[in-house]
Amino acid sequence: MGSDFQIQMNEFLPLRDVVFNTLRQAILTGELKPGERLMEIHLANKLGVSRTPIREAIRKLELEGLVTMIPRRGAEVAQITEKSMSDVLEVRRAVDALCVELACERISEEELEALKTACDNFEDAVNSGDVKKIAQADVALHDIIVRATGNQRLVQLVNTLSEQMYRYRFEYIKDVSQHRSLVEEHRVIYESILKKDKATASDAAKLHIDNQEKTIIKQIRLEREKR
Amino acid sequence: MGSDFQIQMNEFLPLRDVVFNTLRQAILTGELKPGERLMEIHLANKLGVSRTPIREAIRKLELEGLVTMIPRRGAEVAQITEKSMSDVLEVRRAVDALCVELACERISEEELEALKTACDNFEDAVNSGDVKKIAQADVALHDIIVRATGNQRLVQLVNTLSEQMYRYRFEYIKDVSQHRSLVEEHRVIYESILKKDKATASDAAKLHIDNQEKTIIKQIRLEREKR
DNA sequence: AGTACAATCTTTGTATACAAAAAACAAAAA
DNA sequence: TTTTTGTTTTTTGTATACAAAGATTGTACT
Repeated sequence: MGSDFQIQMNEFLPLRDVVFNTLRQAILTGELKPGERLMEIHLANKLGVSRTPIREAIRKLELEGLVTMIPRRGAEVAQITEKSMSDVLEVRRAVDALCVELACERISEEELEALKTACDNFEDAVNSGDVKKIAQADVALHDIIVRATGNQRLVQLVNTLSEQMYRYRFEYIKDVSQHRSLVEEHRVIYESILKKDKATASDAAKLHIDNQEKTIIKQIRLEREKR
Repeated sequence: MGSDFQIQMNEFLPLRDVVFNTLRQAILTGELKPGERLMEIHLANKLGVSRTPIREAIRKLELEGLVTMIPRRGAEVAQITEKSMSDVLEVRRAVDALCVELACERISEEELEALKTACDNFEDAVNSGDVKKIAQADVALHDIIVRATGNQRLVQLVNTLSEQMYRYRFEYIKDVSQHRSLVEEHRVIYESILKKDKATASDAAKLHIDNQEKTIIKQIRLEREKR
């Protein structure tokens, strides 16, 4: 056993991008833990490539905030603190509100249809109780909204911010007591986008983030206690 | 003559970071023009380093959206289109609104004092008519607000977004007819932060961006006509 | 036993080497 | 003249080499 993230060679990408994706995935899933050092030769051997693509991947992870550089010491996986997470969530609250507002203006008929389906799928997933399935349905739903804004920069920004929360995505889903309100919140968002009611949509989106924040911060405090 | 961005060796940073800063500056000031190819050996010779730090710098510029990678062809300076710019401005409108709202909640007495001074300085700069001085005073003022949010992630985001607008920062200042309203807008923002009046502050910030947007989009259309 | 110091081993930062893909160019055929 | 094809050149993608900074370990000395 032991942590065994492997490179998937099926891609036809430069190695640096393959490495970048592999390392990012490993960090997001927690396979590489915060504070863990990213040693180039070690990673190069593990992934069967030279140091060059490893380094270039690390440069990108650095800019993305997923790793921290320590001068003359190299890279390590960035620490997640309560402060850094609430900073992220604070930004996301505003950005998600913007997303639904723009969606009100610009969503197409097809996208509205897809959003309705995504809402139903989410409800089904919740009823099934399968955490993984719920998380997936949740992502799909939000993805439709973000893309409906037609703003590429916004799509990218939401992705980057989501990334930081990725490790905690199951926590707020595991809490079964919240399930009904999650379904309800999604419903409200869908309905208000349908009615082009920006104010309600925006409030619902913010509430949605607030609820996630509570769970995530609780989780971080729990993790800290353990140490 | 010819474009001569030189590396500044005074720094005590890894070469990749020096190169990164140098290239970014060159792109932002327009010394490297959109569409221009970034050839590694060429840049390496010009800056007197090897290809390695150049490549690592390019990886970061790539993630920042300042350069575009073309497979097996290398990097080129990202094109600025009307769409990409209005995408940026759309996000900035929301983000700047968030900044002033958070500033209302969290600004310290010292920062409020500094903000007042920055407002006065801006007015002085406008009266002097010196475009460079005005731009500087403008940046200083907004910097105080953003930092007053105490949100590191937000500071970084605003910087990245500002970067995209950097090339046009003079345009909306050159338009003398707007000067009085710029001073007035800053005044309103200051007053409303002082009174913790989020709604007014937020509206003023949005208006501020709207005005910039008009000028910038006009400028982009002008540039396109020329071609 | 504990501390200081030297030798060694790691690991990064930077440069260079080499192969393969793409572009540019030239020559030959239609 | 135009098109096609083969060759050369350029440029990227990846690997490796080497030096310098840091960490570690072991040993001598107090």
